[in-house]
Amino acid sequence: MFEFRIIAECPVTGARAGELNTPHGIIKTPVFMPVGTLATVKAMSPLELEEINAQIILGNTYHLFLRPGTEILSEAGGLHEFMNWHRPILTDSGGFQVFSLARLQKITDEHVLCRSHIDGSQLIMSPEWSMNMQGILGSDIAMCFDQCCEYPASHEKAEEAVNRTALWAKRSRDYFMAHNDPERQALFGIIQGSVYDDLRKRSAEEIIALDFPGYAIGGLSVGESHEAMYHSLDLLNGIMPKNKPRYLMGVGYPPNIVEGIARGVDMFDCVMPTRNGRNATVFTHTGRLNMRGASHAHDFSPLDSECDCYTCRNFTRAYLRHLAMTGEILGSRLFTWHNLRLTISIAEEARDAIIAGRFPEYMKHFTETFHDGDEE
RNA sequence: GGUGGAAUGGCCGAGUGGUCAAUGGCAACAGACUGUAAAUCUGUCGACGGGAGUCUACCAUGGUUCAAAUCCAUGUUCCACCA
Repeated sequence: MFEFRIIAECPVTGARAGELNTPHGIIKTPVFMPVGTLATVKAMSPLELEEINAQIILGNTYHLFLRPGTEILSEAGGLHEFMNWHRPILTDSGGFQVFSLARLQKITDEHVLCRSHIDGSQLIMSPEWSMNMQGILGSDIAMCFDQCCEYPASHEKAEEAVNRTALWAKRSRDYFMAHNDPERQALFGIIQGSVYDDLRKRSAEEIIALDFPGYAIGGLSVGESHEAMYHSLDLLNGIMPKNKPRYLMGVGYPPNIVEGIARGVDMFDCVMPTRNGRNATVFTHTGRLNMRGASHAHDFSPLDSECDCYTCRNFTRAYLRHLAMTGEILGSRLFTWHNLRLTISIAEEARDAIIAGRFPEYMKHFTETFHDGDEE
């Protein structure tokens, strides 16, 4: 279980196409993974997710711990059964909430003392807590409990996060090996280090030394420039083991995905397609569009003529803008549907190009046609 | 026909002598969103000007006052109740 096979590699960039085995099926990489924090990819049913070829989705340990909680999830027989999604699931450890809910907590090496963002009640997050919860969730891929550091952060702060992440990675692994089932669940390590080369390198070495079946790059896409992100990816591309899957956490802006793939990344996840979709911003092959814009009022063309999604096959921009302006639920659904399909299809296109030996051409074409900022 | 009440910026609606180009909300326009405290948040929103500022504005006309969206008179329209 969990063997990762590289099928093709781009000789120019180092981009890879692979297959990752999991108990719920094979994942073809590069892959984009929709985020389903609370046991639902917001606005999408499992049927629809299958329709857009979502191979694997995310769930979140912290949020699911609060609601519905361990009791109901274990009664349900795990997250797959609970939400009726039978393809692979990756669960985030709650480490990101150490970053995003930082105001509500006190962090020590021992644990994170946290106040629930829902009712203010106290809870303790730790590597052991996270592994236990992820065991109950029964995800195919579990993540180490890490500390994601804010940006910008001083070298000192970033180093603290690197040290703690290494300490917690070891504790995550030890607890996981003793209590979880490595045949049914893989535990991935997470590399931190902010934008500091020495810290990235050290973090990578420390995490890789613990020998995980896959490695994630955390602490990026938190506000740093694209150049800084790409620089860190270049550095890590030379350090991370080639025979293990690599997961760039939190990245979903289309150009970032393509650039990430070119730097040897296999897996991506991001709330951007779903959140921006609900907020009426869509991505196309040529850029980004705010669908509330008056310029679409009389436009009876599809969102993206190259897209094969349900939204693009059936609805005009004029109608979609109308849904956005009236705040109709269908608008949120159709925009999410499109954004997810588009993001997933970019990973698919890149994979096809790698296998066909024309990834550099694909990337060149993508970069030339996708305009940063708004479309055209 | 009588009595009482009301008329404010695209809409709703505060304001009842100067600090009012006028609170709020909606609509509109624009922007943000990267391991989800987000179907959320931010900005603009009378005209002209880069700005200081100038002009036109709170139903209409006239008046009181240094000063009126605010007070008075008349008119117009609308609402409620009574006949």
